[in-house]
Amino acid sequence: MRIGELSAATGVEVETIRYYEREGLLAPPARQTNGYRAYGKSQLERLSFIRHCRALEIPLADIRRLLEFAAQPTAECGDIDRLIDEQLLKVRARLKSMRALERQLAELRKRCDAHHAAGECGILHELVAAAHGEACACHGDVLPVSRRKPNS
Amino acid sequence: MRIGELSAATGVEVETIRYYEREGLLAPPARQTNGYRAYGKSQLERLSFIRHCRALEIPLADIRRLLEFAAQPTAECGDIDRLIDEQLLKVRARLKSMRALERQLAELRKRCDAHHAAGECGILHELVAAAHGEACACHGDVLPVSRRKPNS
DNA sequence: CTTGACCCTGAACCGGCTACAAGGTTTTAA
DNA sequence: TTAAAACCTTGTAGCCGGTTCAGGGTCAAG
Repeated sequence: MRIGELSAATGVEVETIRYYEREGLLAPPARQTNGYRAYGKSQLERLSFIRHCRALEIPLADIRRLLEFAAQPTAECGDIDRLIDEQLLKVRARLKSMRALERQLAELRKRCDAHHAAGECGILHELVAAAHGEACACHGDVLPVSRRKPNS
Repeated sequence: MRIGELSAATGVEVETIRYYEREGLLAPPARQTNGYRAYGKSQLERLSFIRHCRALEIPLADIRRLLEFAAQPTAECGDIDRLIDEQLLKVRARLKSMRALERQLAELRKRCDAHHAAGECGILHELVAAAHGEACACHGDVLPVSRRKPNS
């Protein structure tokens, strides 16, 4: 199996496969006499595993750890458990902020519908106004204390 | 106003402010005799505007366009409208895939709870199994046609 | 007079690829 | 038969939106 076929079989781009090899996620494969990379079934499975993890947005560093675990099945399960848990927490936090984001943008979009006839754009108006206010719904109040007086 | 004060007032890190200047989002400010950057109110507003847009995850390139629009209020509103629309679509698409992701991870997490007593980890089991199957729920069937036969 | 907070420039680094340059090999179509 | 197209190789640089680091200068307080 050449790299292009492996790519077609897994849905991972050729350049990405070579990148994974450079990063040590895939072992350097055997070579054909012409220098082409030659892959077997086990490499395909390993790459599918990686692809699957990436679809879950697990970082490469964590995938490396999962692969190490998979290699030695005697080890404990707790670490894997925790890794997935953390990933889930990360995704949930991100989901929450994305939902707030969507509300904000939808709100902004409405402004333009409402204001459309006017020469001034409602959206721009709103963004500038938000920049003026001390605090706003989308990023809270921002008033940290500077530890030193101005020297003007 | 020095850079640190501007940073405190806007919640944007000092390094990021300098980065925005390099990228041309902020004009090079006046300097004090000692070479320190000296900012005024208008720069603060501009930076607040940028910060607000970034909170909406609008890319810097688009913010640049918004700033150009804001500078000449005679221009048409349609482009801004479209820009925000596209941003909203992007966010909604991302939101959708994040929700699928969350389901996947939660499912995976359950496997470990169920399997915990066994020496083999349910999560790893599942990930490996998914790598074996032709298709899976999380990234669909991946069977593009290679345009060339294997030469093995 | 030294400590520590603040400021400066320029460059390298982060993740996770992606693209390009400049070549070699193999298949396919005219 | 030969030329184009598709595939492979290596190495390097670029993408985004910053962050960090090295190696200094400035300024006020204790």
